[in-house]
Amino acid sequence: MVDLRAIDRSSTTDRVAGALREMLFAGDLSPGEPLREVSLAEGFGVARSTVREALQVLSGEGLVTRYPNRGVVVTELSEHDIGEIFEARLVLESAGVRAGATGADLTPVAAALATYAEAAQADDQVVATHAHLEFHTSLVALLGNARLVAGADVLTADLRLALASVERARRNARSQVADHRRLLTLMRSGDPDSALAELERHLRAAAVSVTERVVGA
Amino acid sequence: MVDLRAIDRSSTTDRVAGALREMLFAGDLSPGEPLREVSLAEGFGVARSTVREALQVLSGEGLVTRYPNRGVVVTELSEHDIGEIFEARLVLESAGVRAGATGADLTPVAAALATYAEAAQADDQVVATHAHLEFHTSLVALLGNARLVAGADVLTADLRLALASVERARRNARSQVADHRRLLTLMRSGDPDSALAELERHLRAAAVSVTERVVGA
DNA sequence: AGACAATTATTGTCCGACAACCGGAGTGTG
DNA sequence: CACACTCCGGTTGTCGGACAATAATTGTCT
Repeated sequence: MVDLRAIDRSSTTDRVAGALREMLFAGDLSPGEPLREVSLAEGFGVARSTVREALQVLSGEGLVTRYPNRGVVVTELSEHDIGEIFEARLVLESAGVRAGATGADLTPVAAALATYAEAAQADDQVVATHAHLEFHTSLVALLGNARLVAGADVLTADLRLALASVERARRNARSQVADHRRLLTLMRSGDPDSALAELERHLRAAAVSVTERVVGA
Repeated sequence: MVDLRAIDRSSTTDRVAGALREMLFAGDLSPGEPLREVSLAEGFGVARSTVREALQVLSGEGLVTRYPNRGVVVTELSEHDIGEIFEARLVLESAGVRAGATGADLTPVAAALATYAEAAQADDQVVATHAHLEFHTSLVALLGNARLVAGADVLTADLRLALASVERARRNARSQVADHRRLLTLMRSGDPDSALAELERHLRAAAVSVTERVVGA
């Protein structure tokens, strides 16, 4: 018996948006690069209107920016933007950590960390990056609020966009994992203030690290 | 000299989306009501593709929900959704209040409150509601983070949607204003914990009030 | 009544068209 | 040479129409 849910029920627009999203995350398209409707339509073999709809959803996600009458370009993030993203993440994740340090079930966080550690050990960059982001998202998820998680996902996506344009390898994956493990331990020990301080320290360090790499690119 | 920025540079799509948004906030369209592309196109005198684009932006804002192959309906908020919205606002506004109680410039907050009080005194519901929402947004704005403000705006819009379907009049506008004034005073006094407690109390009360009215509608 | 077929309404996607608009290349003028 | 103006090609914004795919509804048969 075939799993009927497995058949592709997505719309063409969704698939085009998905393909573009992958290209953006993979760094195939550099920030500032214009996305021409006709060439994309020809490239994907779809109608221009379909491409327009796909671009609209991506612009809703902030991955591309629409300039009226001039088209759509891959969103360029300034140093200021990156600072904002990390500050916003700090707000959301702090709330999550507070929940985590005061009773919420930490299983998903631990699971993400385990995957992260494993991938870092095996030097699998793709999986490691994914698990790393998943770890942070799972912090927000501790609040059990789908809207906040959605907001965090948008921030994460924007960040991935910035990272895609620079070198991806993290030299210090080990120490990174240790950082996250420390945070989880503090949450488990039920010490909110220490856990929050650790989160803030970690995010600030990450912010400067990302900023350096972006401006240096 | 004419203000050149005053000339209308908006696209047809923007205007259609704006018109629909107004209708949604005004309660002209009830939650669950389907929005047919052809009738809207005829009604506005625009092409169907233009209506589709407008609906896409609204669905990005969460005001309408798209069901594949079945169209778009005005988003219906469950009791659970309303709880989530208020919880999410609590997270964002708490961060703002914390900033406000520790140094940020409270002028915009005070300005919104003044407008609110004035409108409540004059029994101007429309202005009062707007100023009230502005007050809460200005709390988030204390963080100086455009992304968080944008997130708060989306939450506010969703809430307006829920409120549009029920009676809008607030019988106790005076005590509402007093509530907000108290919060501002606490922030000014530089007492974060008390201010945060007051915010939480206020939002929780508002949540049950809104929930009651929505489920009772 | 319930399973099944036929009908209809609506969306999803495509195509082609054209005006409006933008940026740049060329042109003229002081 | 600097500046303003005009023209032009490429692109977007919007339109109208078309048709297949899908879902909802109605009608039919057992």
